[in-house]
Order: sequence, then C-alpha cells, then structure tokens
Amino acid sequence: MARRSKVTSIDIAHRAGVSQATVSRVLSGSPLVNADTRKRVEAAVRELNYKVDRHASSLRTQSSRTLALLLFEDPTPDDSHINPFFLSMLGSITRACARAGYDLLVSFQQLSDDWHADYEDTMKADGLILLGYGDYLAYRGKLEALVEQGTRFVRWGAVLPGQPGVSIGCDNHHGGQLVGEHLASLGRRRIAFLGDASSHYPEFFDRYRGCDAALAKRGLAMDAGLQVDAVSSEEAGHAAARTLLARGLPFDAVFAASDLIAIGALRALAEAGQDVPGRIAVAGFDDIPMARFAQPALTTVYQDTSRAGTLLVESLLAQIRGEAVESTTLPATLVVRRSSGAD
Amino acid sequence: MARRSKVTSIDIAHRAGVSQATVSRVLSGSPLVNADTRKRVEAAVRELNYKVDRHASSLRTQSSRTLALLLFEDPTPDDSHINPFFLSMLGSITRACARAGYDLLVSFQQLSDDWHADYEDTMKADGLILLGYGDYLAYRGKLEALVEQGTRFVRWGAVLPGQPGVSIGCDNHHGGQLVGEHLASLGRRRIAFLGDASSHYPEFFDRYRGCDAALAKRGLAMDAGLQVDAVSSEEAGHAAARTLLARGLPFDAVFAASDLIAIGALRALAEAGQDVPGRIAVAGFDDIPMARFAQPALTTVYQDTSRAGTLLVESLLAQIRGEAVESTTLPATLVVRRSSGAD
DNA sequence: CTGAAAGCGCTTACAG
DNA sequence: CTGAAAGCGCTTACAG
Repeated sequence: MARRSKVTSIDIAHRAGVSQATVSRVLSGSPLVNADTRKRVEAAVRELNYKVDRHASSLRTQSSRTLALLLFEDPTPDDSHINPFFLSMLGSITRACARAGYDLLVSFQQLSDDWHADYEDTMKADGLILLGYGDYLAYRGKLEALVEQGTRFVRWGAVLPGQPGVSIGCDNHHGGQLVGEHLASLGRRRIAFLGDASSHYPEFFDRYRGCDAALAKRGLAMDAGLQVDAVSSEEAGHAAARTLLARGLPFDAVFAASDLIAIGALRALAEAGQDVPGRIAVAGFDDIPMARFAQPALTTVYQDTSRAGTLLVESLLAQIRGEAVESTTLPATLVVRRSSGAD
Repeated sequence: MARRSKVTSIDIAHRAGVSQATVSRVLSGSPLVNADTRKRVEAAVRELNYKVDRHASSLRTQSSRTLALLLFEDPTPDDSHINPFFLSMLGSITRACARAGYDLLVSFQQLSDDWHADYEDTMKADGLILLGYGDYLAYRGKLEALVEQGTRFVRWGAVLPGQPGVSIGCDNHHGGQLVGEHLASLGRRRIAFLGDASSHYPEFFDRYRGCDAALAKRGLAMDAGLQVDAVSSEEAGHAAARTLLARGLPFDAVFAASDLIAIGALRALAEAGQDVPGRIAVAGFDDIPMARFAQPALTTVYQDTSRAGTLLVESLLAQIRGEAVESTTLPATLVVRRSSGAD
C-alpha cells in the first residue's frame, strides 16, 4: 500500500480559497473567522481528511498536550507482574487525559533510571505522573531535582509534611486504623504486620501506625517482634509469613501492608496448616481484583482508584495552567471478607 | 519555581564554538564529526543539560519515534476493569518500545470510536498496536480502512486467512484442543462452552472448534445445547453459567472461553451448590494472574504475553522500516490446576 | 474578519 | 570534516 502524500493546511487553504492562516484559525476555534469562511474551510478539511500536524503545532506553541505516566517498581518485577493496583489506575488516568484533550505516554522505569530529566526537557510531555512503590528516601532526592528544574509533576503516594512537589494519596493512617479496629473488635490481640514499617516506605508505615493507634484506644499495641519487612509482591509476602511463623511467637491476626503481600501470606499460612480465619484473621490493603478471589476472600482496604486517577490528572493539568496545587488525601474504606471471618 | 528558558542547539553551538549543524550531527551520531569537536560538543551538552526537542526533530524528519497502543473493549467496561490479560501485555510492550528507542502512547477506545484515523494523520505515532476483544465482524471494516489509508498497524487476535493487515495471535485452535483432550482424558463427556462461538468472535470460535476436534478423535462432540454466549467478563460468565444451569441439560465439564468468564462461572456454580471439580471440571483460557487464586485454582491455557508483546512491537517496527511482515501464531500451553482435579 | 510574514528548533542536502 | 541555508507545518502578532 503506497503511503499518501501528506495533506497540509496549505492544501486546505487552496481548496477553500483562503490563506493558510485562516485555515489555522478555523482549526484552533478562533472567533475571528466569518461563519461562511469557516464552513468552506471545514468542508475542505473533511474532503481531504486533514488533521493538524501535532509536531508543527507543538513546536510553535511550545506545548505538547501530552502527559507522561512513569510507573516504577523496585525491586525489578518480571514483565507481566506489574502491581495490579497501579494498573487499575491506568484506566482512569487515560480517560481523564482523553477528556482533557491530552495524550498519555506510558513508560516503566526503574527507580535508578534517569526519569527525572527526560520527558519535559525533550518537550515530549508537559508534565509527569509518577506511580509506584519504592524506597521513599531513595527517590526523595529525585523529586527534589524535579522541583528544582521546575518540572511539573504529581505522584501517587504518602502525603507528608514538607515533601517536594505535589502528592495525591490515600489516607493510609485511617485505613490502618480501620483494619486495627476491625481486628480488635473480632477479639484479636496479637496482630502481626507484614511490610516495611519505616520512613523508607511511608505508606506502609502510616498503615502500621494507624493500626497501632486503633489498638492503643483499647490499651493494646503492635508488637515489633511480629513485624516482618516485605516489599509489595506475592513472593515477598510468602517469605515474610514464613519468617513470622519461624519466630514462633504467638499471633492471631496478620495485617499485610498490601494485598499482594497478603495473598502470599495466605499461601504460606495454608502450607503451614494454619486455619484462616479460624485461628488467624488476615487483612490486606488496596482491594485489587484478585482480593475477592483469594482463598479465603481477602478483607482489605479499598482506595478509589478511579477518583485517584482523575485527581492525579486534574491536579497536574492545574499545575500546567499555572495554578497553585495542594497535596490531597483520599478516603480509605474497609472491605470485610471471609479472611477475617465474614461470610 | 520559575521555568528555565529553553536550551537549544544554538546555545550548545555557541558554547562549543561550532555551528548549530555540527551540534545536530553530534547528537544524531553522525560519523562526519571530528573526535575533538565531538568531545567539545558533548561537554557543552552535559553542562547545559541539553536535550533535543522532539517536536522540532519529528517535524523535520517526518517521523515521531512513537507508537500508539489502542486498547478497546466492547461492551464498555467500568474504568478499573480492563481485562487483566491485556494489561499483562502492556509491560512487555512498553519495554520492547523502550529497547527500540520508541515512546508509547496509550489510549482506551470504544469500538465505535474513530481510532482508525487519528494517530497517524496527526503524526503523533508512526504506527498502531491494537489490543482487545470485540465483535470481529464489526471492526473488520475499520481494519480495512486502516489498510486502505496505508496506516501501519498490528493487532493481537485471531490469525485468519485473507484478513486485513498483520495479526499476532495465540494458536487458539490448539489451545482448545489441549483443553478438550485434557477434559476427555479425565472421563468428561458432556462439555459445556461459555463464550460466543461464531465468526463474530473468531478467537473464541477457534477455541471451541479446537475442543470439538479433540473430542472428535474420541468419537465425541460438543453439544450446541451446552453452548452459551458470553463476552469476556466475570459478570457475563456468571450469567452464562446460570443460563446453562437453568437449561437443565446434564454436563460434567465447563470450558470457558476466557478466565474472566471461568471465574464468573465458578461463582455461579458454587452458588448453585455444584461440586467443582468433583461433579464438574472447569477450564478457562488466558492464565491471568487471578486464575491461580480462583476457588478452586483454575485450569487454563497459558499464552506467553511477554513474547507476544515483544513480537507485536517488533513486527510493527519492521513494517515501519518498510519490510514485509507476516501474521504469526504463538503456541498455547495447558496449565492444569485444581478446577479440573489436579492438586 | 483576513492575509503576509516571522519564527518555533531541528535535519540534511549542498558547497567547500 | 564543517558551515550557511532551506524547509518541515504550524500559530500568532501585525497591518489592514
């Protein structure tokens, strides 16, 4: 199939009997065009199936009407194992972009990559959306560099005082509190926590502290001996639960910092012949689609990914328009399922 | 934060004491540059943190070094319910793009959208990757229009004789055969099929026929009375299984055309008090991450999404280079789990 | 309301 | 090996 020669605004101008500038005005919706002229131009556009060349337009206006979504994970996952939680945000992000007339570039990054410098300097994108779990202290410096350069970005993550740039995140502390109250109300007293609980992983840490705060109200507390580090993957959850069991300390509930960790833990507990939820109640965080199909179905904390995605895009676009934008926290909702004893 | 004024190749030229053309030569890796000159230019590039403006470059070369991934689903899913099977291909597609130095635009489309005309005409992308289930006869016309226009594209889907454009797909017929042989070898004789089995959904149809072919070798056959239409979603699978049960015909196995359908069917069977796998064996297709966590874990057909994604990108890039490209079929592998009686 | 003209930042023949 | 120049296809002040 031979490629057609490209139709330009000059071709439209000839056909409609106007100047090329007028064609451009019609296509950009300028009010400075006579209604008749507009009609003739629009007819020519349709007849020749003309589309504005985005590169020429962007070069001239110095704006690409494109956002870049950087998904990063640490440690490196294999290709097909992107955290389903972030994938479920992808849909609402693309739709929010489409509604605003923006395109979306998607890229998977390692934390170690040079992602802070590329998309804006090359003019490929007007702003960045950063999504992913990872060691916060390790990438905080990169966020500062982004701010320093004047790059516009939003990230999904913990909302912390004094942090560089704009963040949108779930109310992790409250989410943890809901889990703590729920488990305590079931009579659970010794709650293990699987996931890093330090300022390296502030989202996980907030979930931990929220749970601890709920226990404190009942004169209980989290036990450091029942906390095991884990990154957000099924394998890490499986390993962490085995470590926990090997310690031999008594526990009657497991709060996993994410659903992937919880699902791995569920497998390890089953392998060890532990009765869930009879002897041990289990809760996760994220409400990924898989959580409903875990064995038993997983109690977890729902975050509204649809609203989150929309908010990320809108707050980035507001920055691009030059508006002042604040970090925002979204509500967390408890979803009780069989792993903590619901039917 | 004030935005820096843009660094251009002219700034680099001044700093390095060469012409702007030479800067461009260095950055495009031209061999026509003296080693010393190259060093000076590279130093200036580093010092000013210069990046080539992609729009200017693309406008000049008439190529965007960008591919567009169009994910479409029919009927409309809600935001967060993109088929996990396609999501798992996203990772390998983005990585294959990155390796080739291409960017990837991602967009979700309705089948009814005007996706056939946009990305190439606007120069936003050099080619299209089409991903999604949907009524083949309904979008076949759009594929023909793409070919007609000379748009370069690859799609994931059934590989059919005489179809427009280039397709990469799994060997659905063989996959169906593997399922048929497996179920028959377990002594199952009356195999229900959940999913559209017509040329509107050629992938599902091939799976159906493959299963039928396997049964034929044993003097058995699929029974049209045990086939119920369903699109690829959990809800549709649930509804289809209920319809099947309501018919009151005996069956001892269910072959669902996709894992999402199977997972919905599993739920309906459990609600109806049916014993899986005791009385009814169940198998799906796709091996989405959730399949391992279904209750019971789902027997299914694995398609190598990692290789599929890579192949899609490579075959599109080959077309862009002007090479002749053939449609290709990838192998299918049976994964036996508890839903058909494995431990 | 419309047109002629400049210019966005590159790449690449052309000439030397 | 290097530079001067044209030109990719737009948008938008400027002049009328």
